[in-house]
Amino acid sequence: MRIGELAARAGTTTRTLRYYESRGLLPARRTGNGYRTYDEDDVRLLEQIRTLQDFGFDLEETRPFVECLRSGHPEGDSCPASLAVYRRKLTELDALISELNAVRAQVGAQLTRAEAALPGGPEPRCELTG
Amino acid sequence: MRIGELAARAGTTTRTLRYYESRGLLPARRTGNGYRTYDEDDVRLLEQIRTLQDFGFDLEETRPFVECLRSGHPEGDSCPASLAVYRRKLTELDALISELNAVRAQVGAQLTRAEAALPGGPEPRCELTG
DNA sequence: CCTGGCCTTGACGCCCACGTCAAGGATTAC
DNA sequence: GTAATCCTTGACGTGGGCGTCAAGGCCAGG
Repeated sequence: MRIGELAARAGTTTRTLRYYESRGLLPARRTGNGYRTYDEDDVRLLEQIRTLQDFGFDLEETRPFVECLRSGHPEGDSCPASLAVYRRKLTELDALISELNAVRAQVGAQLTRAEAALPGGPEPRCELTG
Repeated sequence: MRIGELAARAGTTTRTLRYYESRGLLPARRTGNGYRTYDEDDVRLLEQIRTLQDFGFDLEETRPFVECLRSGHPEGDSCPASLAVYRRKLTELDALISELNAVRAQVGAQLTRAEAALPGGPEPRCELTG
């Protein structure tokens, strides 16, 4: 299939596929007239990349998965290098999540404090007025 | 004080202060020779901006806080517009955090599944081998 | 033959909060 | 006088993953 069809099947754009190719992630064969040609394996590679991208992985982080698939493994994460990326990502996610939770707590506390100091007077959140 | 001293006191750079000025957030008076001049009020404005930036607020989102301070309020969040930003931010944070938690769960599940399928054989996480 | 729809490469734009460099003016210390 | 250290404006660079032209080639239908 050609680039437009692959893009449509993956729900992305031709620009994205050319970008992946420029990064060496998704090289394409060429027909006589210079058009890019892809097969079903490429669909799987692209799906793998897109899935990880949706998870927030950097493009570079998808490379081990792609190479794993290309080397014949049934799944992109059937290789140690892919698992290493998973683990690193989990660590990053945990750090980010806890940081965001801390920020959330701070902002929430600030809001509560500021609301209590408003000219409209503190508005009680529950019925502890008695 | 001049721009270098203010930057140092806020733990930031002169470039940052000029950037804030270009955005209309932190305008500066000028001395005869064209140097920017700041006072203690500007220190407070800058601290407010920096605090919110550290929380991950966009520069534009700090504007209500700055204007609140500049209009004479003791705190940047003593104004309704600031509270609205707080609330919006909390909503954003909650959405982001829950999204990240979902991703974390997915990645964790993928890791567990992939580990169990490795050629090295599934490595039990706890002692349920008996 | 012509139109329309696919494809090609190349290159600039975007976002955001600055970093960094360049060329030069002002002030202070010695 | 001159060196060091501040300051000024202007303008380009950064990162990531593309979007969006622009100019043109290839091919099918009518």
